[in-house]
Amino acid sequence: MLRAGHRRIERSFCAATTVAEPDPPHDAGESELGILDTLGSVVLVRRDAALFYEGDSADYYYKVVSGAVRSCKLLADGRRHITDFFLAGDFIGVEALDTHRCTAEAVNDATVVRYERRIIDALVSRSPRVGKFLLGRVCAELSEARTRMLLLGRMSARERLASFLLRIAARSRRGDCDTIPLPMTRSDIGDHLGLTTETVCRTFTQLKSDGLIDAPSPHELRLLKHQALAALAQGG
Amino acid sequence: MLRAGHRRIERSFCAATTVAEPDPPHDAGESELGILDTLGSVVLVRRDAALFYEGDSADYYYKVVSGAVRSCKLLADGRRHITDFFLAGDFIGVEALDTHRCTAEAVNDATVVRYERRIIDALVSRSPRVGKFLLGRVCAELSEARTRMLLLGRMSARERLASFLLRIAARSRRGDCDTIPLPMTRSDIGDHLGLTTETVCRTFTQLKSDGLIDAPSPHELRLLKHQALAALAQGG
DNA sequence: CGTCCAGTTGATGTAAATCAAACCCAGTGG
DNA sequence: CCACTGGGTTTGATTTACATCAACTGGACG
Repeated sequence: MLRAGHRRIERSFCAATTVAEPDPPHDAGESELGILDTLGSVVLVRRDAALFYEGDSADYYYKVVSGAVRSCKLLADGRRHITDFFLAGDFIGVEALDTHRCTAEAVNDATVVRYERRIIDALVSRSPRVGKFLLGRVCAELSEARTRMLLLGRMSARERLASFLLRIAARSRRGDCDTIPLPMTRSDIGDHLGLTTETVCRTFTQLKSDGLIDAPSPHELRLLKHQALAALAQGG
Repeated sequence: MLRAGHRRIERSFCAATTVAEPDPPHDAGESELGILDTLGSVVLVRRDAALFYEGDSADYYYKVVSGAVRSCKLLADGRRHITDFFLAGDFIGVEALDTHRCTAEAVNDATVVRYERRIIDALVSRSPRVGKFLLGRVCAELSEARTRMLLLGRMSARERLASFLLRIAARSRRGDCDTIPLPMTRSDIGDHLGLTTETVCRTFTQLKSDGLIDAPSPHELRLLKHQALAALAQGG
């Protein structure tokens, strides 16, 4: 058969996670829920190490502090789809019922805060505020997921990449600098957008030569024509 | 450009919905929440009429009683993606925040129960049970959505159709008969699976001639080799 | 009986996949 | 300090699954 992603991908050793100090930093104000910040423990995850695997019982929620995490699903023959990337500030695993339905791996060396699920769930039972917050997160993710389904089902490679780059840029607002870090590999991007590494590459160079973006290095991005990119991402 | 779904799709008249008796039938036991059954009003929706449009403020939740409903998103140039089909018993719009992010239309003449959102939301604030039920629904939908993202991003037409048919069959368990009704058109299926009408058609005949399914009419389906279909759907 | 529309089948075109080969670092070790 | 290595990236040639274009079928309906 002729189809994407026939690389074979195996479980890497899970041992690369190590628990550090139990008292996390307070990034007050940003989170709806100051309480949460007192409940987690900081975990370091090395590049390509897993936070959890598909099928694992969902005992923890996570929040990214630094670095990037990808959540992905695999087919038996090795085809992979990355459902989403998580950057600093993003929550992971909130949507889990009893078991995780995706594997979560670090894109690069990352630090995350880990929350015991039973504690959070207990909190939810008492505080409708926390419950609403979680529900809101999940609803937002579902909405994103549907937008991405439209993308995967109906958009061209150009449109997909434009959409992706805009989303990443919007989410990794460093504010100061307009050069955006792009921690994931071309193959990660491909597996996220339903394309091959090669097609992602070609589309990058195409967007570059059309003057829509600039990429000083493979992991740095600069958006030059925001308007044109947005039009592409809308399917224009 | 050469891409899918360049049919032009316009807003049909919304007027085809009519409110009927305010007292809905009790299908007791099936729902976690007997209370809900006393709160909705039954609405009849004609084929292709909309329950709501993308962008409408989300004032109601819905549950399908009979018939089928599709929820879809449109691109400016008419490309369409059907995010999901809803059959008898399914809830619609539970994931909405303030506005609906998809349009919901009847696939065929359908009856749905309509719940006032503010009433349900008030209920959620008081009863954690109801809240958990809603959260569970949304999480399950998100999980489904991700599975479908894998499908759209990485699977062949054969695999997509096999997966779709199995899912529909599992959900429309009439129990008695093994011929499953398929209310949607080939074009609906195409827009759901990221394929064209023609490809859906060809894939149907292909699965038929391979003896995996039988289709006495375009809107009736019989699964012959469940195993083989499941293998396909798993990407085997 | 014509019109219409969903479905089907065939011929042809093309975007993106596959196959293949450089290239470009960042490490590593002699 | 430089050769060697290996993973990610890039570019080119070729193939292919599916889209597009086009024509025909058959049932529903006035």
